[in-house]
Amino acid sequence: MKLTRAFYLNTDVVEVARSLLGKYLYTNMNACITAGVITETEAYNGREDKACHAYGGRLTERTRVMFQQGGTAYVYLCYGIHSLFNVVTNTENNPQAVLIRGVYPVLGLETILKRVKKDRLSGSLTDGPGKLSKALGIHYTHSGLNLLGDQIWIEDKNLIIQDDDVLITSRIGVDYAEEDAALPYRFMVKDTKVQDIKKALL
DNA sequence: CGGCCGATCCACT
DNA sequence: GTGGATCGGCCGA
Repeated sequence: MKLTRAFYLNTDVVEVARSLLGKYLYTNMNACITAGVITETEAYNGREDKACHAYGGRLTERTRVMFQQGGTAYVYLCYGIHSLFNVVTNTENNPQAVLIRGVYPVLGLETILKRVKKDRLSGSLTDGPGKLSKALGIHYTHSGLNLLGDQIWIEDKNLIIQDDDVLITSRIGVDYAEEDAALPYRFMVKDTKVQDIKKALL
């Protein structure tokens, strides 16, 4: 079932980042449906977090969507090339978001392969934030989309990820964030568990 | 308005 | 394991 507004309105973005592991991220672009199991996330804790684009309440044309209520897509361009997909959380005016850093592809493989210009499935098609956006057809022009709509959404398919199968580390590429760079806000499904998921899908 | 740089990825060596 | 690609956002002037 599709995640509800209540899920996204959670005021603890770190908790949301953890619970998004194992959820299914779907996109429907021009009647091509693709999906992947979320395997890696990072929490960005709003005004208080020096690594967050909305640190100190910074409100610009780009960060504006992070101030909307939870359940909105925040997608922005990184390094001039990559669209990075985030899930906005918390209530309006509390600019928190979860960056989706990795998924395991489960639906629409033909479409995914075409998008990434590969001819066969390898384990590394969707294991980075820029790559998964490309594979699922997410573009920075999709920023502001409602995740309760029918273009990008997330479903709970009762796939449980135990704490034993989760690796928690500091976030990637946020060295500039001083003391906040060390916060344990990155959540990864261990590779052994990803292999289990893969087997279960065969 | 100009310049710097980033929540990255890939082709090379 | 390393450097180049590539461009919008942001900040300072």
